[in-house]
Amino acid sequence: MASRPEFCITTAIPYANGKPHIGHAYERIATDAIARFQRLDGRDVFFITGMDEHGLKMQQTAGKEGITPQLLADRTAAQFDEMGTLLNARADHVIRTTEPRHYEASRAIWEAMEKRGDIYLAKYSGWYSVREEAYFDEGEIATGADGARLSPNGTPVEWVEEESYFFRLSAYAERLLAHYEANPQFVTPAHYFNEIKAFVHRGLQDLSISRTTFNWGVPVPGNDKHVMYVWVDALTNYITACGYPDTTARDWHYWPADAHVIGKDITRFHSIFWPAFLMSAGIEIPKQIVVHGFLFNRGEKMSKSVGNVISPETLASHYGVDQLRYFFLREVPFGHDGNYSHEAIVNRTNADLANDLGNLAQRSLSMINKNCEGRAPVPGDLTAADREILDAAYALPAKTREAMKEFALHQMLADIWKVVADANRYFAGEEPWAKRKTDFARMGTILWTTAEVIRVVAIMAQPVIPASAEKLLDLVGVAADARKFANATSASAITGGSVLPTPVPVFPRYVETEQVNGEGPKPKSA
RNA sequence: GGCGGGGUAGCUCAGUUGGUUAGAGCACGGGAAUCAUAAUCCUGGGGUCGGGGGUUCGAAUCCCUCCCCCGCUACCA
Repeated sequence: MASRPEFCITTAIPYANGKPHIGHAYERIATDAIARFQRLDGRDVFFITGMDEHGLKMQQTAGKEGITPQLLADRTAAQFDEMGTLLNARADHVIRTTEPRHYEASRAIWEAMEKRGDIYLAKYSGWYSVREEAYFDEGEIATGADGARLSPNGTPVEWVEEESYFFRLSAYAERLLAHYEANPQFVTPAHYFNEIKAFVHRGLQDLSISRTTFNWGVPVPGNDKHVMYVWVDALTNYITACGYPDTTARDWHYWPADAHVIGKDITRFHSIFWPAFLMSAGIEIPKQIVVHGFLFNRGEKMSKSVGNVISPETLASHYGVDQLRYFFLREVPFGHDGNYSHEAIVNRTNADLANDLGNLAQRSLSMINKNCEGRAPVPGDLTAADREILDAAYALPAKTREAMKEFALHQMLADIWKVVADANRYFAGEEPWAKRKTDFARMGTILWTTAEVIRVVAIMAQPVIPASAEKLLDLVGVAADARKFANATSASAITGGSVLPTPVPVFPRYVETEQVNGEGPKPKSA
């Protein structure tokens, strides 16, 4: 059915009880960049995101605001939708867990697990802290001075027994380990995979997968007193999006997903619970769990009490969408935690985008515009220097594919910008402005070579800075249908004599506005 | 406590079959050029490679020990 290789990628689905923050923006941008990369590389890409809208917290947050959980979910979903548009990172498909089709999918996977014999009804019991809304193990409980039982955080706990459905997770430890063994890249980076393996090696207990203390969730089939544990419901979104349980659905062929992009805090849910559920239900397991780190504001977690909360919209509007995308993906080694600050963003985007790439384009295209009647020069014989820089550019598709195998977006950008830096050295070394007077034809060859390098670089940079790359490609006269990675070769090179538009700067420099204390306007605390 | 990761230039980091004067980018100093978004190019300074001990002709790289930081150690998501 599919004529092209497929690539299905997802973000985690944000919990809908709060508006988007930097972490959500980062994950969406990174996933979008990967999706765009694969699409430009010729794959049939299905990019899924969604919203996790059930659970106690939703019910509580809505209650505090005096609205229904559904209304809260609708409001938050709209905010995330706007974020996707703003960041130029819209997904192909958005799945919300309150949709009827998702109820159907959740019931179906539950029934499949039940049919397998992996779900049973029992009592969940333990020491429960009402204040912390959490259970604690016997070993964690301390006895206070008055003999009262206390949680590790000092809050009173009481013995609670609750009827609950359990998933026979304990039966899956060995199958999971076998799967890890057979798929050494299942969780990446390896650091997180090791922790998961260690966790499973210690043995798995059965998992409580229903709740009776609230009702904002998917009812358990055949027992309305229970709603499904929010993770059963949430993880299932990925297959709902592909049409489950209808395996003849239009998009079912995209499953299993090639990559679930997630934050490091939810690695366990995606690497242990989710594969176990799928094994039980007889559904294929996603190929890779791709874990990213957290972003910190000057090393500190963003929080209201610290007063360093900044919205993605603020950053995007202040520095530019592509600038923000570039900064996040270039500055933070993917899979690691990272930091952002006003200085770091300005430094990075000015240096790489405005100075290196933007200025290279402007200086070369301006010369073409002024000296070649606005037409791409016809190159003469290429010198060794010309060939060297061109070959470096033409090597980028293969090189960046290697980086993308490891989801090393930062490495991909480093590879591309190495060519940009070399192109600046090439340009300065060849001095086309001097050749203009001594060897006009040679000047044309230098300018053509530089424009050709810019063409290839712009094609390769599209996943990260889509809007800006599009402008650059317009400036070097590339047709809309010639912007795939397959076009990043000499076969699609700029045709000498073709008309080019008047160049305009693509990346504005960020200039600090002078103030008494030397600090310009900037997003609060950035 | 257990398991794992890490401490290398002002900043972010690269650097393991041990080997010539320890590297990159950014930041900083000097110079060149003037096509260009005061952008670019060249060049320089700067590091007891966490502390100590050991193996070796030779260690950031191997061994021992000590100090410090971080992650995981299940049902809030």
